[in-house]
Amino acid sequence: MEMVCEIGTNRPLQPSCEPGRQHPQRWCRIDITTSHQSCLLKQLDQQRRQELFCDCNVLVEGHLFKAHRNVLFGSSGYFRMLLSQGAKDCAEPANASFDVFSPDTFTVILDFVYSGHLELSSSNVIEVMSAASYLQMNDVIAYCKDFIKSSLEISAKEDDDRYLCLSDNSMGHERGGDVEQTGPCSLNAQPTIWAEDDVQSKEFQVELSPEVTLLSPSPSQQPSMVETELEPDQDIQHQFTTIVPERRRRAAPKRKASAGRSAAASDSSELDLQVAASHSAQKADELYATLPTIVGVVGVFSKDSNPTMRFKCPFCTHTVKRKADLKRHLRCHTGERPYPCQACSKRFTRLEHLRSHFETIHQARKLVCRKCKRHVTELSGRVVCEGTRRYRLCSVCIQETGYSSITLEEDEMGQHQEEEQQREHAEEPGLLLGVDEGEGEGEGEGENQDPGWVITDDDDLAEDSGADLIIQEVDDSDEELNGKQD
DNA sequence: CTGGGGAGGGGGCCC
DNA sequence: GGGGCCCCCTCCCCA
Repeated sequence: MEMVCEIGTNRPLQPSCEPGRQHPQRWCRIDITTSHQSCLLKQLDQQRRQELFCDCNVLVEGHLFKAHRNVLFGSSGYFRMLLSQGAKDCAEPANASFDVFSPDTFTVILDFVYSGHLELSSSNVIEVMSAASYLQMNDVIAYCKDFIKSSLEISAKEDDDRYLCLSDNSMGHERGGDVEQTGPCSLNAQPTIWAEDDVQSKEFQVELSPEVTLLSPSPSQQPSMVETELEPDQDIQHQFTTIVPERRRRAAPKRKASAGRSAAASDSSELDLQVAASHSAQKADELYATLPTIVGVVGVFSKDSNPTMRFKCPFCTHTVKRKADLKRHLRCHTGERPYPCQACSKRFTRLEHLRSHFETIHQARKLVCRKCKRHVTELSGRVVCEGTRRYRLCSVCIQETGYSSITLEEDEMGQHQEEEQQREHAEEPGLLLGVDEGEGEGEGEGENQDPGWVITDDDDLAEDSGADLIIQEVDDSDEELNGKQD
């Protein structure tokens, strides 16, 4: 915004010197955007507080807020959409009602809209961010992310003596009252630490110039990628370059993570597979842009001053003791499934789940007859193949139900060789979980040829992380031959 | 419609 | 920090 001013001053011209009149020698353009917008905003804020010219009523959980629709329109995508619908009817005050966030939260947001000051604290940042997400206020979301990022920088500097040590090992002697930070601080300042029990929350205050934040939430202001928010090392970044926003019916953490449902609810498994296969950081950026934010760190000090570090999930209220557990937990929000089963293309969030799945579904490890549920031994039962699935049946059930027509594994020999092979590979870096014999239908294998899946860790082949899993195809023709000879 | 079992998924915690 | 185990819960399928 530019304004015509008198040379050498920031004073606007007097009415006698209107811009429309021609005074070519005495005019130039001076940018006083900041001061002008600041004054304007202050005026609007005063009007709001005095309920002057307010033409928009916002009801939040029974608490009435009055505001100016122009300001709300310019600040929030939600209001932009809402007010656009009734734009022609400006005579009547616009009304909006919210029950998804608290009046206190909306107060913070409204104060920000009218002042450019966003008052964040450990106790409200998640709510504010959630509300901002609802109201489509990208700038607020971005600053909430910055706030959380700053808190994370604390943990990133755990090992640095210059900073607080928040780990369980070191907090006892490192933490002290002298490091507490009082009063507002900028996001660039030394990150503060907050405790939830006996230590009063320290508040951040993000000061923003109104011309930047109020009316022009440009995309460039948003963090391009929040990979550093989660963890300073590239490991986490790597993890989030592989975000799979999968929301299968089972993936949604229905019990505890209601806040995370909206994070990636709109994604399909088709997209999941494509993204999982891609190493493109750009795609990860795009995916990540749709996620609310990443992670929070909460230092909790018990009453007996015994420090207990808790890591708080930004998507829900869940807290965990270890960052690794939080990393694991976040997968239920991001939908990341770095462990694919190549036998059936199903993906899992954890290696152990993949292993369990593989052993149960594709290896028939359980020595239980699937039909009669009785315990079967290698002698009293056989493994039955049904597609990529395998399960055991006792000899009686096989005869009774005609399963003899279904492929039976030459199990005794195969099992023996399998155990042999596992022993051989027990000392190898790769994790060999099992080799199947017999027939199968996996991954384009021939009808009479079993893929022989082997679950391994393989950094070269892993898509998403160093711990990623693949199931390699192995040549078990010899084993098959042996089995058939039996 | 209901109950049981299987499979999958998540949390806590130990190594 | 990662791997792994155990436990619990939820969902789905099936009788």
